[in-house]
Amino acid sequence: MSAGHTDVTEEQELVCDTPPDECGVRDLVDRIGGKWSAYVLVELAAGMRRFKELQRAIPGGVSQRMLTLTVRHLERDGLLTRTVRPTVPPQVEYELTEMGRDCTTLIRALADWEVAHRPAITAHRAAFDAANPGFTGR
Amino acid sequence: MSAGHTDVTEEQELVCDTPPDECGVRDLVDRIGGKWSAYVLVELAAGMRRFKELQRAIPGGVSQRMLTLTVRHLERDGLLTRTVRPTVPPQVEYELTEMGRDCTTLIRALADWEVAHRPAITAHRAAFDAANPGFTGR
DNA sequence: CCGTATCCAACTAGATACTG
DNA sequence: CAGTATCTAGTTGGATACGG
Repeated sequence: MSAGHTDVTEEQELVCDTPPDECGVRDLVDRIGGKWSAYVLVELAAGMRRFKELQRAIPGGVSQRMLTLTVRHLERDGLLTRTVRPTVPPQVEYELTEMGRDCTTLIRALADWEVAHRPAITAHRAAFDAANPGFTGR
Repeated sequence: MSAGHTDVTEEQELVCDTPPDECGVRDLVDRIGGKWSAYVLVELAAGMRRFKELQRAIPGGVSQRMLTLTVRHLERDGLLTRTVRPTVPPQVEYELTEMGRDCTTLIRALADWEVAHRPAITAHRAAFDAANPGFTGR
């Protein structure tokens, strides 16, 4: 670089180019950044699911409590609907809303990106770890 | 599972429609799901930044520690480069890699989605809160 | 200026037990 | 089956102080 860009003066103004005070990033991460939210959305993208089905579909195994909190949170934000059917035993079905499907498409794009670039990322990590043997906070 | 819903047979197969064991969602969230990663990437999308510039650009104010951890993590994954210039006082510049720019585009799409739908989300929340006065875990 | 180290507060997540 | 409640462990994040 050096020679090329020379006097930096303003560069690109030091703001992220989505203008307003908030880029939406913070809220976005707060909303679907939970450990399970993305999984629930992606699973629900395949169709309506009952509570237990959701729980069993998520890799790693989510506890009842966390799944409850997650779906409630998503329901509150209008990303999915919760339908209680007065059968016995009780049955509760979760389904994405229009907005939820919309959002899930984007999440899926990110997930697909991750899968595609995983080899490259793994390689970078190995190189970094080799170059920084004593790096704490990995 | 007595009378009502009987044998469900297969429904939609109970798997998320990205076939493999992992949808990439978990790793993705682990990677850029941190409180600051997305912000750093978006800010860096506007161009090279020095440490202090990054810190001041991020709304809410990130501590030195967290910013250090975040950029190190992103550097390790190959999403940005860290260049130390032996000047005095020291100067360290961060810049997105090709892969980082790629990823940031998708994050930006999600952030833009959030901004566009924020009114709807807010409305849903208000309705939900009104309907569930005693909801703990908001 | 750019970090690292230490300590501490807050939040997140799991296990378990109990209710409708 | 589908939660709720409680308690606890682990992790994340912030403040501060200090070193290169």
